[in-house]
Amino acid sequence: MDRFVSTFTNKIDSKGRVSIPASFRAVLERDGYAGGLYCYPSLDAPALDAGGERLAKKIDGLLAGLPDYSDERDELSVALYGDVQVLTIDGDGRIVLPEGLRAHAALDAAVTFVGLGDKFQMWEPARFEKRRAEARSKVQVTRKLFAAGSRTSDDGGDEGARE
Amino acid sequence: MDRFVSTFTNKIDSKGRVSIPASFRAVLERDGYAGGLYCYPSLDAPALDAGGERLAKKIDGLLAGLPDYSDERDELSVALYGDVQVLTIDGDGRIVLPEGLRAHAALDAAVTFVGLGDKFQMWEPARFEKRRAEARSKVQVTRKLFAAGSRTSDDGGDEGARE
DNA sequence: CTTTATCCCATGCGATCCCATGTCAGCCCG
DNA sequence: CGGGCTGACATGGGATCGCATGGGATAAAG
Repeated sequence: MDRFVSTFTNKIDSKGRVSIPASFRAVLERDGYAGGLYCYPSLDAPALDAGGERLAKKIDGLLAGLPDYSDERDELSVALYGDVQVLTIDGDGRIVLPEGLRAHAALDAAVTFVGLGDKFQMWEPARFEKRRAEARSKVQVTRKLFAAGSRTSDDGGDEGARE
Repeated sequence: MDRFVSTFTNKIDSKGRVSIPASFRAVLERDGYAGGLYCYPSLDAPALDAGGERLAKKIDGLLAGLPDYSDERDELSVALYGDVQVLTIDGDGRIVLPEGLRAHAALDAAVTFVGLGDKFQMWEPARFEKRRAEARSKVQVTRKLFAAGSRTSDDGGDEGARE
C-alpha cells in the first residue's frame, strides 16, 4: 500500500501530542521519509493538509507551472510555502501541532486523520463528520453522471452501487 | 475464473471476523492481490462494496481525471478515499469488519457475500433476501425486453447457486 | 532556577497470528 | 457400486504482538 487511505481518529494528549495512524506512517516511510512531515493549513477548509516528500514535490510542480514573477505565483508561494511547517515525528510516531496550525483547524481534544491518496488531512472530528456528509451527498450526484456515461453490463435494476 | 460470482453466507464470530468465500479469495489473488481488500460503504444501498486492486485502480482512475486543487476532486477524495478501508486478510482467509462499516450495512451475526463481477458486496442476509426478491422481479421485465430481441438462454428458474 | 520541549519507558486494549475442531465433498480402493 | 479416507474450508479459541496513550525523566532555553 502506498497511498493514504481511510480515516482514523486519535486523541491529543495533555502535552499536545497526537499519534499518527500507523498505516499513514508506513506510507510516509515508503514515500522517502526524511524525518519530517510537511504540514500546512488547507487553503479552503478548516483543516490541515499533510504529507511526505511526494506532496512537497507536487507543490513544487504546481509552482513550476506558473510564470516566475507573476502575482499568482507569489500568492500561491506565500499561501503554500509560507505556512508550511515541517513536523518531526518522535520515536513513538507522534507529532506536536504548533499553536498556529491547531488554531486554523480548531483542533482541541482529538484529530481525525483523513487519507486522500497523496496526502492526508487533519480535522476536528465533529467538523469532519459534517464535511463528510456533504461530500457524500454531492458525490451521489456526480456518480449519476458517471453512471450515465459508463453504464456497462448487468441487470436492469439499479441494485449494485456502480461507481 | 476471474470474476466474483454467486452468493455465500458466512458467520461473523465473536471477534468480528468473517471468512471470505474461498472462491472470492481466489479471484482476489488473481487480481494482483496486495495484502488488502478495498472496502467502502455502498453509496446507495445498506451494504458494503469490496474488491481488490482492480477496484482500487478504478477509483484512482476517477480521481486522476480531475485537476489537483479542485473542489470536485476534494469531495470525491473524501467520499472515496476517506470512506475506503483496507481490510487485511488473515492467514485463514478472514477479515475483520470495522465498526463504521458494520454499522452502515447493519451487519450483525452473518454476512451475505454477493458477487458482482469486478467487485462484490456484503449484505445483512435478511436485507439481501429482500433486495434479491425485488431485483428478481425487475429482471423479469428486463428479460422480456431481451427476449423480444434475442432469445438466448434458460427458463425462469434463475435460482442462483445458494451455498 | 523555572519552564518548555524531547525522549524513553510503562500499560492496556485491540488486532493479528497460529493451531484445533467440525463438516462436507470428492476420491480411491475394496 | 459402496464405504472409508483425505483434503478443503468455515469456525472457534488461545496466545502474541503492535499501536495508541499516558506519565515521568532528561535536556535545553530563558
